[in-house]
Amino acid sequence: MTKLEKPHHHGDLREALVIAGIELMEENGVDALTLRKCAARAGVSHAAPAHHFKGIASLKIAIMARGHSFFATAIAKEMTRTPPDPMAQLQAVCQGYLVFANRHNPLFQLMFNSSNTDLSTITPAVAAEFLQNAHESYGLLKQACEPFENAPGAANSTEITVWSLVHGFAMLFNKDSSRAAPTGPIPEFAKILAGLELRIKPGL
Amino acid sequence: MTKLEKPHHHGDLREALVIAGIELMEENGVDALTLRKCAARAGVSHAAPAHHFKGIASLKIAIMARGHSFFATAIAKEMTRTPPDPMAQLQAVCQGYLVFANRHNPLFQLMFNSSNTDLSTITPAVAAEFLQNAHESYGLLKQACEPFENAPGAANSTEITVWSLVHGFAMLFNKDSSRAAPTGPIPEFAKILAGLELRIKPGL
DNA sequence: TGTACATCAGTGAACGCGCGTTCACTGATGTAC
DNA sequence: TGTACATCAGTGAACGCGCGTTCACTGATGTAC
Repeated sequence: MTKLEKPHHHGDLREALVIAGIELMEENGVDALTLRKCAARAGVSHAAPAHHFKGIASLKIAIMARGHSFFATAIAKEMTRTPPDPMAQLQAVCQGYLVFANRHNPLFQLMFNSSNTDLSTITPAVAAEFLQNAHESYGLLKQACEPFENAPGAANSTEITVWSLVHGFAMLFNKDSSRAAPTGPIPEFAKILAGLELRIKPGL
Repeated sequence: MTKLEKPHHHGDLREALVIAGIELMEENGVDALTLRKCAARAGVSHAAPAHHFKGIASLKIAIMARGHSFFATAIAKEMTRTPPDPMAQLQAVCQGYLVFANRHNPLFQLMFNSSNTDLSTITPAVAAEFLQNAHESYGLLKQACEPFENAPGAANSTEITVWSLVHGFAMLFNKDSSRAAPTGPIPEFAKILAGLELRIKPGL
């Protein structure tokens, strides 16, 4: 059988559907993600996905899981090419965060749109994969916040602050977004983060 | 004509459609917003809206404009019942921001979903109303940031920082959201904001 | 004050579209013997 | 090694659904005279 002949079995349709869904979104926005389009892009009839996903919601969660995997990779990549200084590492995490949100904006929107996170109708394995991958990307941010002091009387506050700050910045000032600041130029995120004047924990 | 008889003319269908759309979303999520459902809720045939809106996109923008009006009101309300101390005022703005995002979550999501902000197919008057109202709510936040110093070499940084912070916090930790922090308790936003240690501009 | 008429703002039927899902089917694969 | 058979993973047709939009229409309103 040559490559030109189309086999009855796809090989790894599940994987192909996830990738197709991501590509579809990146080309035409979040709303372009439908079962039928994913199937078409994977070169398969639109009834085929039913053998791999319980329904469109299930495919969405699988895509979100994959997204978080990419997300963690993007963040880790910035960290590894940055010296192990705490502030530099934290800047690197945020840089990875913003680069991902910018390059994969529709996927990013999907991942953080809570209305998609309806675990009830999902295969437990798919739900577990999603939660694990989301935990992985968050873990990198948490780890980078570890060396810094929290605000008085506020456990976790550095994580919460940095996550909120970088997430809000990504949502509001993403280059691709049509929502620009209604005022003046937007300072680079590095200056914004430096403005927090985070302090290293004593003894580190 | 008694109130029980249905008049041929609605009275103010445009207004009724905007309100119907907001109510629909608040009850059933952003995806529940359709022309046909809005018309039905306003007690009118589904062809009637065409006399008031160019299309569904136009209605969406009108709803977003109305949302920003409510948003500004919610923020202003918190400000007026708070003493004129700069930090207290800034906390009040954020309080209003978070209360609105929590109480009107689907509307809030719609308002800040940039993929809806496609001004090209919209009646100029509707687009202008949206921009003006969005500017109004942003103006309150900007005003409350005015007394504080910016980070060195970063004009606007206080606005950008506070807006990103409160917006990200609203997106990530909104009570109604199923996206809870994957770690520990979430400190109150007031503590997070206080942790920024913003400084009043000298001479104020 | 009354009448003719233009305009406005509804109705209801119909259109085509893309969607998710179901179903009987069939070709390909893998396994037992 | 060969054969029978169960299981897997596709196909293609069909289903009903809700959607936005269009259209001829009609009742209500407002205005000119």
